[in-house]
Amino acid sequence: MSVAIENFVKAIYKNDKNDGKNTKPGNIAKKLGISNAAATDMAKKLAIKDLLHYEKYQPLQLTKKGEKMALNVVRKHRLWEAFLFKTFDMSLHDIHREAELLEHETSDFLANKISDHLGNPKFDPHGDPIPNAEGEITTKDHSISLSETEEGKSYTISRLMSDDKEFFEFCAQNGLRYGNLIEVVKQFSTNKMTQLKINSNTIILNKDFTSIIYVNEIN
Amino acid sequence: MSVAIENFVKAIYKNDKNDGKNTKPGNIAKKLGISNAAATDMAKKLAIKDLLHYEKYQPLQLTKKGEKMALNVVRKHRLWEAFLFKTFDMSLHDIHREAELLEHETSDFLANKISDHLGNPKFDPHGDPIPNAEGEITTKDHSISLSETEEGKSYTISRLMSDDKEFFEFCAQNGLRYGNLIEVVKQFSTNKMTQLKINSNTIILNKDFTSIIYVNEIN
DNA sequence: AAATACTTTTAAGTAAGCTTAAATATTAAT
DNA sequence: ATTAATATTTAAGCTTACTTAAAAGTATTT
Repeated sequence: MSVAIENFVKAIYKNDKNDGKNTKPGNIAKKLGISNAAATDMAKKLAIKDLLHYEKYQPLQLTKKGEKMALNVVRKHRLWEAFLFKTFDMSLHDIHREAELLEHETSDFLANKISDHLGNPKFDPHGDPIPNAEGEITTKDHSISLSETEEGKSYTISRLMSDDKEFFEFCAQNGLRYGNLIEVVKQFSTNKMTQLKINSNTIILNKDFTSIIYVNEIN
Repeated sequence: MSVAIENFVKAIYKNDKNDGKNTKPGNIAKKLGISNAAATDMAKKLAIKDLLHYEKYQPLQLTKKGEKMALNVVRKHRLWEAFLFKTFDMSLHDIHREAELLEHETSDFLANKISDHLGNPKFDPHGDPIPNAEGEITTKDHSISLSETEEGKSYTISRLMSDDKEFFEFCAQNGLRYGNLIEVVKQFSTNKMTQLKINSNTIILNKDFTSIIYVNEIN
């Protein structure tokens, strides 16, 4: 299957995990940087290949086969991220950019080699789960966004949900890294801001950031 | 530039290093598995992009720009081979197959990271020289083929010039590996065969193999 | 040197993956 | 419930990278 097709099913898969039933051609088109017409066109073609269900004006839905393909691409993406992060100490933004290209040219054989070499990790450096070779995500995520945390409690960072370079740079500079410990000092309910302590430094984040940083409470 | 273009200039570059002036469209077409017509077509297009000189019925010749592109792709290919060989202990055949895909989706940034990580090696596991970041090959190769070696002398293996899986499997099984030591016992002039000793084992190779295995004499 | 074989080139056509513009349907707003 | 705004679809067209078939040129053989 082509790069265009892999990216298309991947975009649908990712959209489904977030916006739920808003998976219409226009949405996917925007994410892929193509025209709405091109997305509709592609959707029809992929329906013929049994990768998704297509009905005029209805949300796009991946078939089992389509979801499997998406998960296979996601697996390769996240394995590359984990590998590049560990091996070359590259930034979160850089690993994403490189993985975006490499994911389409990686055989299952090589993907398994990478996974083995890393000890079959369950999460990538963003905290995103890595599907196994069968295209399954077996880990359960109970993490909550920073905006939902409670004052006085401590958490570990479990996920940095973004593609944005500036966000990643900010995270790197402030110790906001997968696995790191933080303490929530104060929730500013009117301004939707969160004050937290990390490595004895205090930072205040607004909703833009607290809604894409996920954490697990420490018991 | 597209994968098709990168492979085209790479094929010309490689052909020039071997068959000299036999770099006609038909030749390149055969190596790439496309029709002669497609190769002629592509040659014309690449001439417009100043990647090669094209004159009807004449051999194809890369421009400086075209050669630079070819060397950049070759660099990435050989860096990947060296990296995969070392990191995952993959076979010579496997690393070639994977590198063939990855070479086109590797940024200069990542290529440099890989090179640094390996200590900027000058040769890949086949013994092929790795161009530097500027697209230059500074190493000089004085090696000779096994068929040209002399009885009683010892050599180290410097190059395994092939893309063939079975050849590589044979090499792996018999210790014919880049850098390894061998002793030439006898040259069978009528049968064009070579008898050699490696790790105290004796093997006899015919011309098919001795002409693609290159060695350096030990002084 | 002519005839034959082989290559290269031209021409016409195809599939993938896009584009823009217009038509049609859906959704949101009054 | 209309109207207005927005999204989707259709239609026509483009580029890239191929294909096959025929025409034109080059190389080889006798």
